Amino acid sequence: MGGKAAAGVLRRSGAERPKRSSFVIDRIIASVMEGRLKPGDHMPSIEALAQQFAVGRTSVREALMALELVGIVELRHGGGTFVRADVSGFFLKPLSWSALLDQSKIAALAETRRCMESELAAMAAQRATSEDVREIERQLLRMEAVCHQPEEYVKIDPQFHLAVWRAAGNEVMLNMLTSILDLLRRVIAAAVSNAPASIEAGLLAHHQIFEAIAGRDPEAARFSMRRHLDYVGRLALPASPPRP
Amino acid sequence: MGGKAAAGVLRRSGAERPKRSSFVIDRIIASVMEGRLKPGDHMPSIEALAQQFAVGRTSVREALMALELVGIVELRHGGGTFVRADVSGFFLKPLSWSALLDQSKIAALAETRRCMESELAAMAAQRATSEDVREIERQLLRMEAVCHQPEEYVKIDPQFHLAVWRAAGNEVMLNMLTSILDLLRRVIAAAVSNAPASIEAGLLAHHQIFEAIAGRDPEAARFSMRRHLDYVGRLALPASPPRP
DNA sequence: CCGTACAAAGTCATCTGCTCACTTGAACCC
DNA sequence: GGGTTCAAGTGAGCAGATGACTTTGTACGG
Repeated sequence: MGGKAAAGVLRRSGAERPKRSSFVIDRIIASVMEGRLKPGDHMPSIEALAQQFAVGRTSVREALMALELVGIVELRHGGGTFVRADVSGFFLKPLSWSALLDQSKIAALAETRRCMESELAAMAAQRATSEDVREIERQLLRMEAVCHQPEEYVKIDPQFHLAVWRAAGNEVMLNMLTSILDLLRRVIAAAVSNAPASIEAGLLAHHQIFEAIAGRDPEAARFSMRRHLDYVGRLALPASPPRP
Repeated sequence: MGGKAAAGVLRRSGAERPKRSSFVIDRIIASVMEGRLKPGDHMPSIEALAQQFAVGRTSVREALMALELVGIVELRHGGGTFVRADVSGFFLKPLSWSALLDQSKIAALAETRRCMESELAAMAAQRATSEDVREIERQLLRMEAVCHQPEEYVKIDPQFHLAVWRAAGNEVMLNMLTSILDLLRRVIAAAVSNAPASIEAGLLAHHQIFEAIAGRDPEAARFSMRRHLDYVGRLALPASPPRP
């Protein structure tokens, strides 16, 4: 019984089994809420936190990794731990894991994108600043410039959409869509390579979307975005049975 | 194709630095995908996995905890590790850290919910099975039954929406919304307690939503759902400046 | 005086051995 | 047989050591 570890100091007879890391998570979140830790801050080292909370490094590490998974903190190898408070980025990795587990989710992901993005287009039409509109137009011009180079086009297309999302001014949806788009990238490339001619159609569609946003017409923006995505979706996924 | 892992742990020349736990996560997910591990299975002990993957227990443990957080596996203290029967969708373990959300992020989340849910209502109107419709109606009746008990009402209201989401048949959006709803729960409660009279209005709105879905009218479903959420949103968040 | 190269300190990443707490199942007693 | 007890198995957690990477401070050369 005489080990060196001080583990098990708390022995309660009753029902008490909240994991150590949960406790640490709560404390860290409390620190963020109370402003002791601000986004961007360099937080204390794992060692220091372990001492501060009177737990082992293991528990602190588990807590930090959980918080990193959800996007609240960032651990940099050798650099320290930083607060992100970027709750909008939660469940990005989980999403990609489960997508891996079930390829059939790709269709659902594409549909999710369609739903969110058409709404964002409408929101952008209402809220875009003139700066936002300029940025969207800039991407549109870039696309036109490379419309005969599929590889380049495929790179810039997402930039256009990204500009629209930003203009909508909802960071949560921006992050969700960004992660979804990451997962869909291969599908998008497939759509273009399946039908190179679709670039022209895409260009036209993007033009309509831009005009709608610049003209502050939410309904038109929603409609043209939805039609565009429906079109692209059909190209990439010939058959899409959303309900098994 | 076992790949029994060469012991070569030290690699200094290459730019090879993906985290050990990520590697383990990938391997475990692959095992599930290939059917070597089936839902409900009792997986090998941490020790055994560590040996199998030629990594330390630490890395295996981190991987398993991440997978548990996402709901892919379940760790039972003293009992072993199990593949969860329900790997169909990612889900964020109920997290108490939702408190971290500040007002502006709550607004963004609520807006996200509004966008997704109105689309889901339309999808539900198109795809709901008669079983789905019955379930929605059942929840509606339950709500009516408790419309004079705010505490009960607040519990059942989400059930109604959940039934609609399920009927829409998009698991990705279902899971996203479920996570968001967890974060928004307090807002919902606030809306009801701020304006108890809103229960009647809510009941009416839910009725309209149900009628639209049962009547296979996507546009009406979208519209009534959106109006309902706009209303609730205003109750909970008096002032909502979406663009800072 | 400024910028670069190098050294040192700080920190995360990971392995390892150990102890405690909990679960499970089988031996055991009534 | 039914309930109890006990031991093996396994996760939870701690602490020390080592490796790798980042940051920072300092000395050197221009």
